[in-house]
Amino acid sequence: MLFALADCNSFYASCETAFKPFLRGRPVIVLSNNDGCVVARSREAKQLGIAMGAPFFQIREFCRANRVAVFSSNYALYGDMSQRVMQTLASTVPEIEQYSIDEAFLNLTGMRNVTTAFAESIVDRVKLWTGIPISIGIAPTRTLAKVANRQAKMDGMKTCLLLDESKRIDVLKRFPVEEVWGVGRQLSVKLERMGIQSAFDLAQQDPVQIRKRFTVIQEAMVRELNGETCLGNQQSPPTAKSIQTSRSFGKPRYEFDALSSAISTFVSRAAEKLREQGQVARAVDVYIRTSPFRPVAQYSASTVVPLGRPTSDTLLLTQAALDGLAKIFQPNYAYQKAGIILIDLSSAAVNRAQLTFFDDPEELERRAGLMKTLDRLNEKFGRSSVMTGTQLLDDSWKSVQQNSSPRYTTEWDDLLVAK
DNA sequence: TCTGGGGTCCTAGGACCC
DNA sequence: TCTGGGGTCCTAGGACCC
Repeated sequence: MLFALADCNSFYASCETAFKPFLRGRPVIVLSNNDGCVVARSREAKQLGIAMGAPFFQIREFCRANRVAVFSSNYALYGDMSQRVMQTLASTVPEIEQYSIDEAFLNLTGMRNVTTAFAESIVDRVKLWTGIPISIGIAPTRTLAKVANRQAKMDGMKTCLLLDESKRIDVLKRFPVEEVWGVGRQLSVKLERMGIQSAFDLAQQDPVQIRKRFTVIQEAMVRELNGETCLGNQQSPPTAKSIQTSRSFGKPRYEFDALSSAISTFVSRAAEKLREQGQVARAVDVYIRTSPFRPVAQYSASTVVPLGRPTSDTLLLTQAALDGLAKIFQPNYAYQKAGIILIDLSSAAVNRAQLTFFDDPEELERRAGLMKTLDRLNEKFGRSSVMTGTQLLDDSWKSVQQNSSPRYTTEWDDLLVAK
């Protein structure tokens, strides 16, 4: 087997600079929702020492002093740019597996002439067609392709190929174990306690022993580092197993109405996605919590509300979620975040075919028609043109973004103007 | 007084990823 | 004043059954 991992460099920050050439060479960062913390940094911002996940309020002054360009996140732009990058990658090889918004594995198995020049030609094409810089790592397993990709970035190179044994060993010996795909904070502490410091140390372990001590995931990791393919296709499944919508609030909220409004809004959005996928949910998980960062009385709770029959009906899902909220809500807490997860998803078509004695087919048909109309109106006139009444109860939970860039590629009004 | 063994299913929580 | 959001997978442990 042979895989390439193509990974965009500082993706969100690169999307911003693609449309603002004057920012090239300057530090650029992108903030999370609510302008809460740093989620993307250009190379220059990393060199300044700005950490991933740093709370923005702690570095605001530092950014001003160092002329860091700061952006709120603009997912309409990033999602669209991602599609362009993926389409370009797909034009270079027969099979790609999109793994995340900014990464894809290219299956090179059986291809001849896999050389540095070939890899660089892909990097150059993506840069030319989309303006986004990427790096490519190539190796016999996906885990090693990840290593190669990271190595390319650390060396400041466009590409890194791990095709022969001596190169593999050489790179793994210099590669810190905590950088390996699948090794997080907890695991790296345990591994280091066992004297495992480099990726090479990990690769030297007996997979069976590793499985006993940890799990099958870590066993696969060891095998993959040795060139044995264990991980299957990493294509994000076309239909999700759960759909989640959650937000931190702009400011803490105490009122039941504000939480109701937030929960209703989240259900509406998630139900839209559910219908897009042609799925129905059998239950909805509702949760609320206070901020763990604040010195206030802490409370967090969640509950799973089963639906009578699986559905994608916004109104039924909203009612279920609000019932759940009523069950877990406690007064006098400073709630900071809420969310819902649609779970136990299955195909709507299959469910339609399985009516029970108590279902009224005409009523189900009528409600499905209502949802179709709702989706069409919102598509035509903009998201949330039509919404449920509870969404409007009290929208004081909504967050604020102060550094948004225009949606250059998805809104006519925001199109870039050349002079 | 003595109190098995094996299987399945479900859920909560942890860990990890980007 | 101010600390993101959306996923997946795995395990342990309890409930339940025979």
